[in-house]
Amino acid sequence: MDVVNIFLTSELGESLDDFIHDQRRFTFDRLGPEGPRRLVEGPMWAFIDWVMDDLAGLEMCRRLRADPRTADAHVTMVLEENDAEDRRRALRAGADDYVVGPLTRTAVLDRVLALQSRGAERHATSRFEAGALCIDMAALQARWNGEPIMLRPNEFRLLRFFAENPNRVLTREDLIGGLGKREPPIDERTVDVWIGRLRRALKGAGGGNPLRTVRSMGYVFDLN
Amino acid sequence: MDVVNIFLTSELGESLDDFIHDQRRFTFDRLGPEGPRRLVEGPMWAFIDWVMDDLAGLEMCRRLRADPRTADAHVTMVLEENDAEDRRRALRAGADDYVVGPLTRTAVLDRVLALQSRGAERHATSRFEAGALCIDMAALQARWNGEPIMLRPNEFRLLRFFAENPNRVLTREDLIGGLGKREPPIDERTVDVWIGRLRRALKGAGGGNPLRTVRSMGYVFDLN
DNA sequence: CAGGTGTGTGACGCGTTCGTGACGGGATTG
DNA sequence: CAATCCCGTCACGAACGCGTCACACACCTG
Repeated sequence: MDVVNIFLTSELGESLDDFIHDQRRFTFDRLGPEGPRRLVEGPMWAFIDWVMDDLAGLEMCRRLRADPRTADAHVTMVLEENDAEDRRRALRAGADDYVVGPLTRTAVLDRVLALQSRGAERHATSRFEAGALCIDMAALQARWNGEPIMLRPNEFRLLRFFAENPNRVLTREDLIGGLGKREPPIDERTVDVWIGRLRRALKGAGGGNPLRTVRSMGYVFDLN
Repeated sequence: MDVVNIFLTSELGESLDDFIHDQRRFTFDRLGPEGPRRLVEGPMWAFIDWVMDDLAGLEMCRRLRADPRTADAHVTMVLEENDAEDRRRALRAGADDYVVGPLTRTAVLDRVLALQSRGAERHATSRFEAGALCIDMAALQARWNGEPIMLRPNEFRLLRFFAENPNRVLTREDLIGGLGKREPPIDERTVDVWIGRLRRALKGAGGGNPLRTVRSMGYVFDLN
């Protein structure tokens, strides 16, 4: 398992020393005004306090997004209350997710593990690039050499999941799970149709065919 | 002559006490994180520092614009240098004008008096451009290739909100909130009608259709 | 080559979502 | 106070997305 970087802003960081330091799996650091720095290679998860009547939380979120070293972090805003306006502003500032706080240390860990297992369903301003392919999470649009690719929602989710797990055989079960379709149970053969439709959409936009079939196993998103 | 409210952010406000307090003509106040408040009735002029590597100035500008009590203020961004990108971002955040600082106190007064004497030219530089589309905040008018687009107030607000948040999916909830219609609760389907009316207005003016539907998600203002 | 397994894809149908004309009430204007 | 404008809601038809099926084809094995 990858080592995971978890960053916390001041209030959550107060109890930072209470966290269980399992060095094989987690590193912890405070998010301070001096800006973020990633301790080790690996996914980065940031929890940022929403501070009432002070936009420091939003500001911190924007800075994470603006810094290329941390732009890919998964940012969770910790809101004080479940206010629609606050949620909106948090997501607009580039947060991937929000949760109503305060969070205990176990809640933070639980959340990271849950997000990890889900493959971190992100829906904010992050942008993923892989060669000629560019996936804009905010606009929910993919581009090939800058040319927009018309994708239906399911095709976009599929492509995104592939892009998040490149060079790795994904079984039909993986794909069904990765797209969050457990109920009602989906026929595995349906995945074949998803693939076909995605391939057609990519070809129609002049894109190549990065999706390779691995017979009796699944599919691979070939990068490089 | 009306009494004039002048607001300054921290750096300029440092020397606030040195300003000549002519109570018949001016009131002064700092723009603080607690948000703006208008001291007396009358035109309001705000000078907001652009802070390098920190978007607090833009955020302040957006808050002024978002608050109905101060949405009509004349906002001047005080830039550190004459950078095109900064100018663009300032105007996009809702600024009416910009000037390269730092400003002395007499410069601020001179500028207010000058702007006042020009009267109608308020908001002169308040325009947002996106390709062929040009939105004039002051005249509440949008143009396509210079050709005026007849928009009703609600349509203009909608277009403006889209232009402020290009290339990202805006949910119907976002749009309702962005247009400040919280009470009474608006049926989300109403947004569809807004979109339809705005699209028709844009097409009628020869404009393209920059509004893309993202099924089951919302709408995107596609820029480029 | 025959038999078996696995994959690609056109077609179909159902449920969801969207676009829009129509209507009515409230605000605005003259 | 009448005329006009603006806008929120409704309802209906159209468009769309997607899961499934069926069949053709590809690949492997002996």
